[in-house]
Amino acid sequence: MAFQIPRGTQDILPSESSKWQYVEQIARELCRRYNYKEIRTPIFEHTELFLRGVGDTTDIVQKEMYTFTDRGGRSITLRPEGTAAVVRSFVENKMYGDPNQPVKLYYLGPMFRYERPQSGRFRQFVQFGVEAIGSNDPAIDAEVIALAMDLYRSLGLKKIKLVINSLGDISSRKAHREALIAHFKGRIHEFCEDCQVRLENNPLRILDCKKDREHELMKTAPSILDYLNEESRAYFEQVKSYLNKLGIPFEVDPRLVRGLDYYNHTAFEIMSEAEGFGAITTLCGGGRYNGLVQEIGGPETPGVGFALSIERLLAALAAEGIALPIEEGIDCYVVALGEEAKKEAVPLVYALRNEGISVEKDYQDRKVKAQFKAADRLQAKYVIIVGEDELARNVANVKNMQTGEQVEVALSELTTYMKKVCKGEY
RNA sequence: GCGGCUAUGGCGAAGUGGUUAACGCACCAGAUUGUGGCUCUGGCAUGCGUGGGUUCGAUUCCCACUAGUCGCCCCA
Repeated sequence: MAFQIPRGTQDILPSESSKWQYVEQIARELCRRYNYKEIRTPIFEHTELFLRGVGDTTDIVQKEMYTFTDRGGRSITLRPEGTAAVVRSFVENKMYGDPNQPVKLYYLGPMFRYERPQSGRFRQFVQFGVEAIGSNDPAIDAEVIALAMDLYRSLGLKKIKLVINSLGDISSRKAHREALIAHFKGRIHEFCEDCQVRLENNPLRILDCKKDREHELMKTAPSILDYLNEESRAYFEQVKSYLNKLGIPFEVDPRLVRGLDYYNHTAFEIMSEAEGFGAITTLCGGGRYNGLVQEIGGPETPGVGFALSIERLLAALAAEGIALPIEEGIDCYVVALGEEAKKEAVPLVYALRNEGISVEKDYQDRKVKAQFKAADRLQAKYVIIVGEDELARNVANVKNMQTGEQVEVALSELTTYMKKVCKGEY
Protein backbone atom coordinates (compact mmCIF):
# COMPACT_ATOMS: atom_id res chain seq x y z
CA MET A 1 0.00 0.00 0.00
CA ALA A 2 1.50 3.29 -1.11
CA PHE A 3 0.08 5.66 1.48
CA GLN A 4 -1.65 5.07 4.74
CA ILE A 5 -3.73 7.37 6.84
CA PRO A 6 -1.77 8.73 9.84
CA ARG A 7 -2.14 6.75 13.01
CA GLY A 8 -5.15 7.47 15.14
CA THR A 9 -6.98 9.37 12.38
CA GLN A 10 -9.87 8.17 10.33
CA ASP A 11 -11.58 8.77 7.04
CA ILE A 12 -15.26 9.35 7.50
CA LEU A 13 -16.63 7.65 4.42
CA PRO A 14 -19.95 8.44 2.75
CA SER A 15 -21.72 5.63 4.57
CA GLU A 16 -20.78 7.25 7.90
CA SER A 17 -20.77 10.92 7.05
CA SER A 18 -24.55 11.09 6.89
CA LYS A 19 -24.65 10.09 10.56
CA TRP A 20 -22.17 12.81 11.40
CA GLN A 21 -24.23 15.36 9.54
CA TYR A 22 -27.35 14.25 11.35
CA VAL A 23 -25.76 14.49 14.79
CA GLU A 24 -24.17 17.84 14.00
CA GLN A 25 -27.47 19.18 12.76
CA ILE A 26 -29.20 18.17 16.01
CA ALA A 27 -26.41 19.78 18.04
CA ARG A 28 -26.69 23.04 16.11
CA GLU A 29 -30.45 23.04 16.46
CA LEU A 30 -30.15 22.58 20.23
CA CYS A 31 -27.74 25.50 20.39
CA ARG A 32 -30.21 27.62 18.50
CA ARG A 33 -32.89 26.85 21.09
CA TYR A 34 -30.54 27.51 24.00
CA ASN A 35 -29.20 30.61 22.24
CA TYR A 36 -25.57 29.59 21.95
CA LYS A 37 -23.85 31.04 18.89
CA GLU A 38 -21.15 29.28 16.93
CA ILE A 39 -17.57 30.44 17.23
CA ARG A 40 -14.90 29.16 14.86
CA THR A 41 -11.35 29.56 16.05
CA PRO A 42 -8.19 28.34 14.29
CA ILE A 43 -7.15 24.73 14.48
CA PHE A 44 -3.74 25.83 15.73
CA GLU A 45 -2.72 28.40 18.30
CA HIS A 46 0.47 29.63 19.90
CA THR A 47 1.74 26.88 22.17
CA GLU A 48 1.90 29.31 25.07
CA LEU A 49 -1.89 29.59 25.10
CA PHE A 50 -2.28 25.93 26.03
CA LEU A 51 0.54 26.00 28.54
CA ARG A 52 -1.30 28.76 30.33
CA GLY A 53 -4.87 27.79 29.61
CA VAL A 54 -4.82 24.03 30.03
CA GLY A 55 -2.08 23.95 32.65
CA ASP A 56 1.50 22.85 32.25
CA THR A 57 1.25 20.02 34.76
CA THR A 58 -1.55 18.28 32.86
CA ASP A 59 -1.04 15.17 30.76
CA ILE A 60 -2.35 17.02 27.75
CA VAL A 61 0.44 19.55 27.89
CA GLN A 62 3.15 17.24 29.13
CA LYS A 63 2.81 14.46 26.62
CA GLU A 64 -0.07 14.86 24.23
CA MET A 65 0.38 18.03 22.22
CA TYR A 66 1.11 18.24 18.53
CA THR A 67 3.64 21.02 18.66
CA PHE A 68 5.88 22.26 15.86
CA THR A 69 7.89 25.29 14.89
CA ASP A 70 6.61 27.20 11.91
CA ARG A 71 8.77 28.88 9.27
CA GLY A 72 8.78 32.06 11.27
CA GLY A 73 10.26 30.28 14.27
CA ARG A 74 7.03 30.39 16.30
CA SER A 75 5.99 27.46 18.45
CA ILE A 76 2.59 26.35 17.22
CA THR A 77 0.29 23.67 18.64
CA LEU A 78 -2.67 21.90 17.10
CA ARG A 79 -5.47 22.54 19.57
CA PRO A 80 -5.92 19.68 22.04
CA GLU A 81 -9.19 21.10 23.39
CA GLY A 82 -11.52 23.99 22.74
CA THR A 83 -11.89 26.09 25.85
CA ALA A 84 -8.50 27.79 25.89
CA ALA A 85 -8.94 29.05 22.34
CA VAL A 86 -12.50 30.23 22.93
CA VAL A 87 -11.38 32.14 26.00
CA ARG A 88 -8.47 33.59 24.05
CA SER A 89 -10.89 34.84 21.44
CA PHE A 90 -13.27 36.11 24.13
CA VAL A 91 -10.47 38.20 25.59
CA GLU A 92 -8.89 39.26 22.29
CA ASN A 93 -12.22 40.40 20.87
CA LYS A 94 -13.21 42.04 24.15
CA MET A 95 -16.43 40.10 24.38
CA TYR A 96 -16.53 40.98 28.07
CA GLY A 97 -17.78 44.32 26.79
CA ASP A 98 -20.66 42.76 24.88
CA PRO A 99 -23.99 43.95 26.30
CA ASN A 100 -25.33 40.41 26.02
CA GLN A 101 -23.94 38.67 29.07
CA PRO A 102 -23.17 35.91 29.63
CA VAL A 103 -21.58 35.33 26.24
CA LYS A 104 -22.82 31.95 25.10
CA LEU A 105 -20.76 30.18 22.46
CA TYR A 106 -20.47 26.75 20.90
CA TYR A 107 -17.88 25.10 18.70
CA LEU A 108 -17.75 21.97 16.62
CA GLY A 109 -14.54 20.76 15.10
CA PRO A 110 -11.41 18.63 15.25
CA MET A 111 -9.05 18.45 18.22
CA PHE A 112 -5.64 16.78 18.28
CA ARG A 113 -3.86 14.79 20.94
CA TYR A 114 -0.82 12.61 20.52
CA GLU A 115 -2.01 9.48 22.30
CA ARG A 116 -1.98 5.78 21.70
CA PRO A 117 -5.23 5.02 19.90
CA GLN A 118 -7.73 2.61 21.38
CA SER A 119 -11.44 2.14 21.52
CA GLY A 120 -12.94 5.63 21.76
CA ARG A 121 -9.62 7.42 21.54
CA PHE A 122 -8.10 9.05 18.48
CA ARG A 123 -5.35 11.46 17.63
CA GLN A 124 -7.76 13.58 15.70
CA PHE A 125 -11.28 13.64 17.03
CA VAL A 126 -14.24 15.96 16.82
CA GLN A 127 -15.53 17.83 19.80
CA PHE A 128 -18.76 19.67 20.21
CA GLY A 129 -18.59 22.04 23.13
CA VAL A 130 -20.27 25.08 24.64
CA GLU A 131 -19.01 27.87 26.86
CA ALA A 132 -21.08 30.33 28.86
CA ILE A 133 -18.74 33.11 29.93
CA GLY A 134 -19.64 35.94 32.25
CA SER A 135 -22.15 34.59 34.72
CA ASN A 136 -21.82 33.26 38.23
CA ASP A 137 -25.38 32.01 38.40
CA PRO A 138 -25.64 28.30 39.27
CA ALA A 139 -28.57 28.21 36.87
CA ILE A 140 -26.16 28.57 33.97
CA ASP A 141 -24.23 25.51 35.18
CA ALA A 142 -27.51 23.62 35.12
CA GLU A 143 -28.32 25.01 31.66
CA VAL A 144 -25.02 23.81 30.24
CA ILE A 145 -25.52 20.35 31.73
CA ALA A 146 -29.09 20.26 30.46
CA LEU A 147 -27.94 21.09 26.95
CA ALA A 148 -25.50 18.18 26.92
CA MET A 149 -28.08 15.79 28.31
CA ASP A 150 -30.64 17.04 25.79
CA LEU A 151 -28.33 16.17 22.93
CA TYR A 152 -27.94 12.58 24.08
CA ARG A 153 -31.57 12.18 24.92
CA SER A 154 -32.84 13.62 21.67
CA LEU A 155 -30.71 11.13 19.78
CA GLY A 156 -32.30 8.33 21.75
CA LEU A 157 -29.57 7.35 24.20
CA LYS A 158 -30.94 5.76 27.34
CA LYS A 159 -27.98 4.18 29.06
CA ILE A 160 -26.21 7.33 30.16
CA LYS A 161 -25.34 8.61 33.58
CA LEU A 162 -24.62 12.13 34.76
CA VAL A 163 -22.06 12.42 37.53
CA ILE A 164 -21.35 15.72 39.25
CA ASN A 165 -19.04 17.00 41.89
CA SER A 166 -17.84 20.27 43.28
CA LEU A 167 -14.18 21.09 43.44
CA GLY A 168 -14.93 24.23 45.41
CA ASP A 169 -13.25 27.57 45.08
CA ILE A 170 -9.54 28.21 45.41
CA SER A 171 -9.49 28.28 49.22
CA SER A 172 -11.62 25.13 49.51
CA ARG A 173 -9.38 23.29 47.08
CA LYS A 174 -6.32 24.38 48.95
CA ALA A 175 -7.66 23.24 52.30
CA HIS A 176 -8.65 19.89 50.86
CA ARG A 177 -5.32 19.43 49.15
CA GLU A 178 -3.47 19.95 52.40
CA ALA A 179 -5.76 17.53 54.18
CA LEU A 180 -5.13 14.90 51.52
CA ILE A 181 -1.37 15.28 51.72
CA ALA A 182 -1.50 15.00 55.49
CA HIS A 183 -3.70 11.93 55.19
CA PHE A 184 -1.51 9.97 52.78
CA LYS A 185 1.96 11.28 53.43
CA GLY A 186 3.06 8.95 56.23
CA ARG A 187 2.06 5.77 54.37
CA ILE A 188 2.41 6.82 50.72
CA HIS A 189 5.06 4.11 50.20
CA GLU A 190 2.24 1.56 50.46
CA PHE A 191 0.73 2.95 47.28
CA CYS A 192 1.61 2.49 43.62
CA GLU A 193 4.32 4.52 41.95
CA ASP A 194 1.81 6.70 40.16
CA CYS A 195 0.18 7.63 43.44
CA GLN A 196 3.51 8.54 44.96
CA VAL A 197 3.99 11.02 42.16
CA ARG A 198 0.42 12.22 42.50
CA LEU A 199 0.95 13.15 46.11
CA GLU A 200 3.18 15.97 44.92
CA ASN A 201 1.44 17.02 41.74
CA ASN A 202 -2.24 16.43 42.27
CA PRO A 203 -3.18 14.52 45.44
CA LEU A 204 -6.80 14.65 44.33
CA ARG A 205 -5.97 12.07 41.69
CA ILE A 206 -4.95 9.49 44.27
CA LEU A 207 -8.63 9.07 45.06
CA ASP A 208 -9.21 8.12 41.45
CA CYS A 209 -6.55 5.37 41.41
CA LYS A 210 -7.78 1.95 40.30
CA LYS A 211 -4.91 -0.07 41.69
CA ASP A 212 -5.08 1.15 45.27
CA ARG A 213 -8.81 1.34 45.44
CA GLU A 214 -9.06 -1.15 48.31
CA HIS A 215 -6.44 0.46 50.51
CA GLU A 216 -7.84 1.36 53.92
CA LEU A 217 -6.60 4.94 53.67
CA MET A 218 -8.73 5.37 50.56
CA LYS A 219 -11.91 4.74 52.52
CA THR A 220 -11.01 7.18 55.21
CA ALA A 221 -9.58 9.86 52.92
CA PRO A 222 -10.97 13.36 53.32
CA SER A 223 -13.70 14.17 50.82
CA ILE A 224 -13.65 17.47 48.96
CA LEU A 225 -17.26 17.90 49.91
CA ASP A 226 -16.24 18.16 53.58
CA TYR A 227 -13.82 20.93 52.77
CA LEU A 228 -16.09 23.20 50.77
CA ASN A 229 -16.44 26.56 52.42
CA GLU A 230 -19.88 28.01 52.99
CA GLU A 231 -20.04 29.81 49.67
CA SER A 232 -18.85 26.80 47.63
CA ARG A 233 -21.25 24.50 49.41
CA ALA A 234 -24.18 26.82 48.77
CA TYR A 235 -23.25 27.09 45.12
CA PHE A 236 -23.14 23.33 44.71
CA GLU A 237 -26.48 22.96 46.50
CA GLN A 238 -28.06 25.37 44.06
CA VAL A 239 -26.70 23.59 41.02
CA LYS A 240 -28.13 20.32 42.33
CA SER A 241 -31.41 21.98 43.13
CA TYR A 242 -31.72 23.31 39.58
CA LEU A 243 -30.96 19.90 38.13
CA ASN A 244 -33.71 18.47 40.28
CA LYS A 245 -36.12 21.14 39.09
CA LEU A 246 -35.24 20.21 35.51
CA GLY A 247 -35.85 16.56 36.24
CA ILE A 248 -32.31 15.60 35.29
CA PRO A 249 -31.13 12.65 37.37
CA PHE A 250 -27.56 12.75 38.59
CA GLU A 251 -25.14 11.10 40.94
CA VAL A 252 -22.71 12.95 43.18
CA ASP A 253 -19.24 11.46 43.07
CA PRO A 254 -16.83 13.25 45.43
CA ARG A 255 -13.98 11.49 43.65
CA LEU A 256 -14.80 12.92 40.24
CA VAL A 257 -11.76 14.90 39.22
CA ARG A 258 -11.31 16.55 35.89
CA GLY A 259 -8.00 16.47 34.10
CA LEU A 260 -7.54 20.11 33.30
CA ASP A 261 -6.17 22.62 35.73
CA TYR A 262 -8.71 25.32 35.12
CA TYR A 263 -11.73 23.74 36.76
CA ASN A 264 -13.29 24.84 40.03
CA HIS A 265 -16.72 24.55 41.61
CA THR A 266 -18.93 22.44 39.34
CA ALA A 267 -17.36 19.46 37.60
CA PHE A 268 -19.39 16.90 35.68
CA GLU A 269 -19.14 13.95 33.39
CA ILE A 270 -21.65 12.07 31.32
CA MET A 271 -20.87 8.42 30.85
CA SER A 272 -22.24 5.57 28.81
CA GLU A 273 -23.45 2.55 30.71
CA ALA A 274 -24.12 0.49 27.59
CA GLU A 275 -22.68 -3.01 27.75
CA GLY A 276 -19.65 -3.65 25.63
CA PHE A 277 -18.93 0.02 25.21
CA GLY A 278 -15.25 -0.41 26.01
CA ALA A 279 -13.01 0.81 28.77
CA ILE A 280 -13.45 4.50 28.08
CA THR A 281 -16.97 5.41 29.09
CA THR A 282 -16.76 9.17 29.31
CA LEU A 283 -18.88 10.79 26.64
CA CYS A 284 -18.77 14.35 27.88
CA GLY A 285 -16.79 16.32 30.42
CA GLY A 286 -17.24 19.83 31.68
CA GLY A 287 -17.27 22.23 34.53
CA ARG A 288 -16.74 25.73 35.77
CA TYR A 289 -13.54 27.69 35.21
CA ASN A 290 -13.74 30.95 37.07
CA GLY A 291 -10.05 31.81 36.96
CA LEU A 292 -9.36 31.07 33.33
CA VAL A 293 -10.32 34.33 31.64
CA GLN A 294 -8.02 36.21 33.94
CA GLU A 295 -5.29 33.66 33.41
CA ILE A 296 -5.52 34.30 29.68
CA GLY A 297 -5.22 38.04 30.23
CA GLY A 298 -8.79 39.23 30.49
CA PRO A 299 -10.75 40.75 33.33
CA GLU A 300 -11.86 38.46 36.14
CA THR A 301 -14.76 36.65 34.50
CA PRO A 302 -16.47 33.38 35.46
CA GLY A 303 -17.20 30.68 32.91
CA VAL A 304 -18.69 27.24 32.55
CA GLY A 305 -18.83 24.77 29.68
CA PHE A 306 -18.44 21.25 28.42
CA ALA A 307 -16.89 19.31 25.59
CA LEU A 308 -18.03 16.04 24.12
CA SER A 309 -16.74 13.79 21.39
CA ILE A 310 -18.85 13.00 18.36
CA GLU A 311 -16.91 9.74 17.88
CA ARG A 312 -17.90 8.55 21.32
CA LEU A 313 -21.45 9.74 20.85
CA LEU A 314 -21.74 7.65 17.68
CA ALA A 315 -20.11 4.72 19.48
CA ALA A 316 -22.66 5.01 22.27
CA LEU A 317 -25.49 5.03 19.73
CA ALA A 318 -24.04 1.90 18.13
CA ALA A 319 -23.62 0.22 21.53
CA GLU A 320 -27.28 0.83 22.29
CA GLY A 321 -28.29 -0.33 18.83
CA ILE A 322 -29.87 3.00 17.92
CA ALA A 323 -30.33 3.70 14.23
CA LEU A 324 -30.56 7.34 13.24
CA PRO A 325 -33.45 8.36 11.01
CA ILE A 326 -31.38 9.00 7.92
CA GLU A 327 -32.83 9.15 4.43
CA GLU A 328 -30.57 7.08 2.20
CA GLY A 329 -32.14 6.56 -1.20
CA ILE A 330 -32.48 8.85 -4.21
CA ASP A 331 -35.73 9.98 -5.76
CA CYS A 332 -35.18 8.87 -9.29
CA TYR A 333 -32.91 6.98 -11.69
CA VAL A 334 -33.01 7.57 -15.42
CA VAL A 335 -32.56 4.45 -17.54
CA ALA A 336 -31.60 5.29 -21.10
CA LEU A 337 -31.58 2.83 -24.01
CA GLY A 338 -29.86 3.49 -27.27
CA GLU A 339 -27.51 6.21 -28.41
CA GLU A 340 -30.13 8.87 -28.97
CA ALA A 341 -31.81 8.31 -25.61
CA LYS A 342 -28.49 8.41 -23.78
CA LYS A 343 -27.86 11.86 -25.15
CA GLU A 344 -31.34 13.03 -24.23
CA ALA A 345 -30.99 11.66 -20.71
CA VAL A 346 -28.33 14.23 -19.84
CA PRO A 347 -30.53 17.35 -20.13
CA LEU A 348 -33.45 15.43 -18.63
CA VAL A 349 -31.47 14.60 -15.50
CA TYR A 350 -30.30 18.20 -15.32
CA ALA A 351 -33.85 19.53 -15.54
CA LEU A 352 -35.10 17.21 -12.81
CA ARG A 353 -32.22 18.18 -10.52
CA ASN A 354 -33.10 21.83 -11.06
CA GLU A 355 -36.51 21.01 -9.63
CA GLY A 356 -34.95 19.75 -6.43
CA ILE A 357 -35.27 16.04 -7.21
CA SER A 358 -32.29 13.79 -6.51
CA VAL A 359 -31.49 11.99 -9.74
CA GLU A 360 -28.86 9.59 -10.99
CA LYS A 361 -28.13 8.03 -14.35
CA ASP A 362 -25.74 5.49 -15.84
CA TYR A 363 -22.22 6.51 -16.84
CA GLN A 364 -20.79 2.99 -17.21
CA ASP A 365 -22.50 2.10 -20.48
CA ARG A 366 -24.50 -0.58 -18.72
CA LYS A 367 -27.22 -2.68 -20.26
CA VAL A 368 -30.82 -2.07 -19.25
CA LYS A 369 -30.84 -4.88 -16.73
CA ALA A 370 -27.72 -3.55 -15.08
CA GLN A 371 -29.11 -0.03 -15.04
CA PHE A 372 -32.12 -1.32 -13.15
CA LYS A 373 -29.87 -3.12 -10.72
CA ALA A 374 -28.00 0.12 -10.17
CA ALA A 375 -31.29 1.93 -9.55
CA ASP A 376 -32.25 -0.73 -7.07
CA ARG A 377 -28.93 -0.45 -5.28
CA LEU A 378 -29.34 3.28 -5.00
CA GLN A 379 -32.81 2.71 -3.53
CA ALA A 380 -34.36 4.88 -6.21
CA LYS A 381 -38.04 5.47 -5.60
CA TYR A 382 -38.74 5.86 -9.32
CA VAL A 383 -37.09 4.89 -12.57
CA ILE A 384 -37.64 6.88 -15.72
CA ILE A 385 -37.14 4.81 -18.87
CA VAL A 386 -36.36 6.56 -22.11
CA GLY A 387 -35.65 4.56 -25.27
CA GLU A 388 -36.09 4.88 -29.00
CA ASP A 389 -39.80 4.05 -28.78
CA GLU A 390 -40.52 6.64 -26.13
CA LEU A 391 -38.47 9.33 -27.84
CA ALA A 392 -40.30 8.79 -31.09
CA ARG A 393 -43.58 9.39 -29.28
CA ASN A 394 -42.29 12.16 -26.97
CA VAL A 395 -43.04 10.20 -23.81
CA ALA A 396 -41.17 8.43 -21.03
CA ASN A 397 -42.13 5.50 -18.86
CA VAL A 398 -42.05 6.09 -15.13
CA LYS A 399 -41.82 3.03 -12.94
CA ASN A 400 -42.58 3.04 -9.23
CA MET A 401 -39.91 0.74 -7.81
CA GLN A 402 -41.89 -0.13 -4.72
CA THR A 403 -45.08 -1.20 -6.45
CA GLY A 404 -43.65 -2.11 -9.84
CA GLU A 405 -46.37 -0.02 -11.39
CA GLN A 406 -45.39 1.74 -14.63
CA VAL A 407 -47.08 4.66 -16.33
CA GLU A 408 -46.41 6.56 -19.52
CA VAL A 409 -45.91 10.32 -19.17
CA ALA A 410 -45.49 12.94 -21.90
CA LEU A 411 -41.97 14.42 -21.91
CA SER A 412 -43.44 17.91 -21.63
CA GLU A 413 -45.21 16.87 -18.40
CA LEU A 414 -42.36 14.85 -16.96
CA THR A 415 -40.78 17.32 -14.52
CA THR A 416 -44.17 18.37 -13.22
CA TYR A 417 -45.18 14.76 -12.80
CA MET A 418 -41.96 13.82 -11.04
CA LYS A 419 -42.23 16.77 -8.66
CA LYS A 420 -45.68 15.58 -7.80
CA VAL A 421 -44.78 11.99 -7.08
CA CYS A 422 -41.38 12.63 -5.47
CA LYS A 423 -42.06 15.68 -3.41
CA GLY A 424 -45.81 15.82 -3.17
CA GLU A 425 -45.84 19.13 -5.03
CA TYR A 426 -48.36 20.14 -7.63
C1' G B 1 5.05 6.10 27.06
C1' C B 2 3.99 0.49 28.45
C1' G B 3 1.58 -4.45 27.47
C1' G B 4 -1.68 -8.53 24.92
C1' C B 5 -3.68 -10.07 20.19
C1' U B 6 -3.84 -9.46 14.88
C1' A B 7 -2.35 -8.19 9.47
C1' U B 8 -4.46 -13.21 3.01
C1' G B 9 -8.84 -10.16 -3.26
C1' G B 10 -13.72 -4.47 -2.52
C1' C B 11 -15.56 -7.08 2.32
C1' G B 12 -15.63 -11.63 5.47
C1' A B 13 -12.71 -15.86 5.88
C1' A B 14 -9.80 -21.01 5.12
C1' G B 15 -4.92 -22.66 4.17
C1' U B 16 0.28 -25.19 3.27
C1' G B 17 8.01 -24.90 4.05
C1' G B 18 7.67 -26.88 -2.40
C1' U B 19 4.41 -26.97 -9.32
C1' U B 20 -2.58 -23.85 -10.29
C1' A B 21 -3.70 -19.65 -2.93
C1' A B 22 -10.41 -22.91 -0.65
C1' C B 23 -15.09 -20.88 0.20
C1' G B 24 -18.92 -17.01 1.19
C1' C B 25 -20.63 -11.95 0.16
C1' A B 26 -20.20 -8.06 -3.24
C1' C B 27 -19.19 -6.85 -8.28
C1' C B 28 -19.26 -7.87 -13.85
C1' A B 29 -21.16 -10.86 -17.99
C1' G B 30 -24.57 -14.46 -20.00
C1' A B 31 -29.17 -17.51 -19.70
C1' U B 32 -33.61 -13.25 -20.22
C1' U B 33 -31.28 -9.11 -28.14
C1' G B 34 -35.84 -2.78 -23.49
C1' U B 35 -36.99 -3.52 -17.11
C1' G B 36 -34.55 -4.47 -10.34
C1' G B 37 -35.08 -7.58 -5.81
C1' C B 38 -35.25 -15.05 -7.15
C1' U B 39 -32.46 -19.02 -9.82
C1' C B 40 -28.50 -21.11 -12.82
C1' U B 41 -23.64 -20.63 -15.53
C1' G B 42 -19.10 -18.18 -16.09
C1' G B 43 -15.48 -14.21 -14.72
C1' C B 44 -12.88 -11.75 -10.72
C1' A B 45 -5.53 -12.21 -5.65
C1' U B 46 1.49 -12.80 -11.26
C1' G B 47 -0.64 -12.09 -4.89
C1' C B 48 -0.87 -13.46 1.06
C1' G B 49 0.89 -5.39 5.58
C1' U B 50 6.40 -3.40 4.53
C1' G B 51 11.61 -4.55 4.79
C1' G B 52 15.26 -7.93 6.06
C1' G B 53 16.92 -12.99 7.50
C1' U B 54 16.84 -18.68 7.67
C1' U B 55 16.29 -22.23 3.51
C1' C B 56 17.63 -25.41 -2.58
C1' G B 57 12.60 -23.03 -1.98
C1' A B 58 8.51 -19.06 1.97
C1' U B 59 2.16 -16.49 2.17
C1' U B 60 3.54 -20.35 5.71
C1' C B 61 9.73 -20.14 10.34
C1' C B 62 12.68 -15.81 12.74
C1' C B 63 13.60 -10.37 13.42
C1' A B 64 12.48 -5.33 12.73
C1' C B 65 9.15 -1.74 11.14
C1' U B 66 4.23 0.01 10.02
C1' A B 67 -0.82 -0.29 10.96
C1' G B 68 -5.25 -2.16 13.30
C1' U B 69 -7.41 -3.79 17.76
C1' C B 70 -7.97 -4.28 23.04
C1' G B 71 -6.09 -2.82 27.75
C1' C B 72 -2.80 0.44 31.33
C1' C B 73 -1.84 5.82 32.26
C1' C B 74 -5.06 9.70 31.11
C1' C B 75 -8.77 11.80 28.65
C1' A B 76 -13.46 13.57 24.53
